[in-house]
Amino acid sequence: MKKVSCVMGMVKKGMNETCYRFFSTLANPTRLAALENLMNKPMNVTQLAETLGQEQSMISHNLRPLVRCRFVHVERKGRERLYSINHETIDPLFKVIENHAVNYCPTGGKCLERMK
Amino acid sequence: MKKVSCVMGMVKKGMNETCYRFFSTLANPTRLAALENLMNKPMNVTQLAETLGQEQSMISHNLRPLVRCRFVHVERKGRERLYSINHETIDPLFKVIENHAVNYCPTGGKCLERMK
DNA sequence: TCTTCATATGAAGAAAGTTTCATGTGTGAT
DNA sequence: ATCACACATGAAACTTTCTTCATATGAAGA
Repeated sequence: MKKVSCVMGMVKKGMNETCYRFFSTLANPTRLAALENLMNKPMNVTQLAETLGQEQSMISHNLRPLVRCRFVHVERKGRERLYSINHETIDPLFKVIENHAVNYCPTGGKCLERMK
Repeated sequence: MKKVSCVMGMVKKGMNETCYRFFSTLANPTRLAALENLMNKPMNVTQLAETLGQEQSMISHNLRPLVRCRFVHVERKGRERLYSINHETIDPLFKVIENHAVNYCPTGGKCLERMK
């Protein structure tokens, strides 16, 4: 992440780097789909890969940043690993996003295509 | 955005594309710094460029997705444009993120570097 | 109209992130 | 100890996104 100088506002120092990591972790269709599926129930890598129709190694690679940011928890069960959503963060997060979409993007994420 | 198949969970249909656009708009240090500075007060492009120590055209380019997603509002004032934060969304959004950081990333965004 | 100021835009090169493929690691079962 | 299963990891190829530079647009003033 390239540093950009700034006057500190309400956000604590160091917060921008954290935000950058968080948002870039979420800015990926595979990881969003994984999160969405984990909402239903905890799953292991193989199950997720099957559900999403993706290679196991791809799922593994993509789960890593989600775990690193603690958006999902992981628990070992014998030789598999059970991944589950961190509802404490993810639920309110998606609530904010959904609320924003309802208020500002009535056409479904299309928003303003051009500035006038 | 490449589509990834998924079983629909709590998130409405079409929500993943919206989320992807939102999060990728936020996943950029320049745009995060711009948001942070706009928290203090509305600014025009030139002021933002000066504050952030970046080229005008870069700021312009980066403001565009923020406006498109409606994270910032823009208002014409003669020949300049005044950009301001959409506090209704941004405030609760950063509150969620900050709360998560406090609970799960005590060392300041470092989180888990490796899985064990 | 001509000039200047403020900002937007297009395109090309640079950088960052993603996917794939091959392989490594660890656990449980025989 | 050996095998198979579940998963992680590394590196290269590929794709997407960013930044820069040059230029265009549009409003205000002389």
